[in-house]
Amino acid sequence: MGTTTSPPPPLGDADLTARARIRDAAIARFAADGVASTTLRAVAEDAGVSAPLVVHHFGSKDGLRVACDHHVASVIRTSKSAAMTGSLDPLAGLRQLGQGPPLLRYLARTLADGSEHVATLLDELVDDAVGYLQQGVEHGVVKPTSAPRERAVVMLMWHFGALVLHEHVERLLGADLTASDPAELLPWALAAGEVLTHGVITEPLFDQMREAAQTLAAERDRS
Amino acid sequence: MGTTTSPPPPLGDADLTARARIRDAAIARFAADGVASTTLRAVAEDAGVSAPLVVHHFGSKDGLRVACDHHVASVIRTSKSAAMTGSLDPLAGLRQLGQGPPLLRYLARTLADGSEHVATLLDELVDDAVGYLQQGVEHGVVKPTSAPRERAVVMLMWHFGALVLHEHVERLLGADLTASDPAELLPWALAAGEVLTHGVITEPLFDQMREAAQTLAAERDRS
DNA sequence: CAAGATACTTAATGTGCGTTCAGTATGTCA
DNA sequence: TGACATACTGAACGCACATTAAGTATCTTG
Repeated sequence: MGTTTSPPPPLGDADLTARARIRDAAIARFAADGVASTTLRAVAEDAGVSAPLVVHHFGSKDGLRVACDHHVASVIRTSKSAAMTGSLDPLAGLRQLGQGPPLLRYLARTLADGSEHVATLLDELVDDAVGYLQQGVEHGVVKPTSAPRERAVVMLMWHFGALVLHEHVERLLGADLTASDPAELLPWALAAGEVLTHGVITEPLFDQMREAAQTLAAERDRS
Repeated sequence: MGTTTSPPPPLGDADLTARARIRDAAIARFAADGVASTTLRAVAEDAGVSAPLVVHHFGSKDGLRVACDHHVASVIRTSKSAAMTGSLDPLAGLRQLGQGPPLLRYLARTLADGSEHVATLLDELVDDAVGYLQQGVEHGVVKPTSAPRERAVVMLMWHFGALVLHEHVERLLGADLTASDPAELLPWALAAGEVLTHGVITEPLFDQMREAAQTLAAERDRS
């Protein structure tokens, strides 16, 4: 065999083909710099291919972006169903997939920039979170609530919102929310855990809030 | 008077000059589309001027961006000190400035994209939040904590993080976090308020978390 | 081995961008 | 009035970008 060029892996095979390398490189770049600031050339270079090959495989830059959305969503969908204990962290299962491209960072970035596919993925994650929290209630580790869905939304938004701002969390607290190593997010987990266990505000203030809300709603009905 | 062209406002005056119009238009565009996806031409058109005038006033696109950072930071710094009651919401005072350009949206977007000036502004806001929470503790509306700064960071990250994801909050909960009208964020405030009052997880789970943390720290020390 | 598809390259194309140029009106000040 | 600065414009420039064109290997299939 004239082995001047390295033989590519068997074609029908799962991954590591150039197409997959491009996709992974794009996910990393999109996650780090945002979609708009990422050039096709940079992605191509990271993947060790030429720029036109990217469009050959994905049609266009937007096609590449959609493919990334689909891939991230698919990986998360499959990995979340596995090994999901009754833990507090709805992302616990997702942190496992720290190897390879930074999926969580990509998800956070895309969530902030707005994407149809990732939005529906988020909707699914909300549904899942409702289920996990319900399980937690049954196991006695999560407190019951009168508005399970609203609570799930709030907690998921807090989680992902903090993930979007992970750079600031790292600067302010020295905890890396995107790390797969749980030790890296310890300072954050302890502080957040305390709030989520004991709360921050007292009953009277909350009552006051609800009263104000009712006044607001009453005013609204009169108009 | 030959009024073929509208007479410009007196020059030494405070605002509404073309420079200010450009700045406000840029803030709105940057907030909505992100900096990278915003063209100088679009900003100029919104402000009713030509594109070269933008660079005449601000030197470059990056200069414009820096000017926006400074302006937003300055407005927030001055408005936050006024009318800041012992309220729960550290952004309560900031919501007032809903008129004019969407400062909160800009802040959230820039926080996610990363900017030096806005990062230092955030650091200041953390310091402020520590103070406000301490005031709240003294007034009996906020529960005391052993780690005030960490708690303040967590709460501010949650707040701003959710603000970054306001689009999803609106879709999932029907509440607009960027609105100045408090009625618009009622569904969110009630759900978040309940969590912040009663917590979500039970003591045993939190104890379990802390134990795991200590184990982790012990392992770390041994290496 | 012919023949077609697939993976990939370099070179070229066209467009949209930030920015610069050259010029015009409208001050301001001696 | 003349001289100079400031605010502003339309036209043009140059560059970086996504995308296309054209061509070359390599694999697949009869």
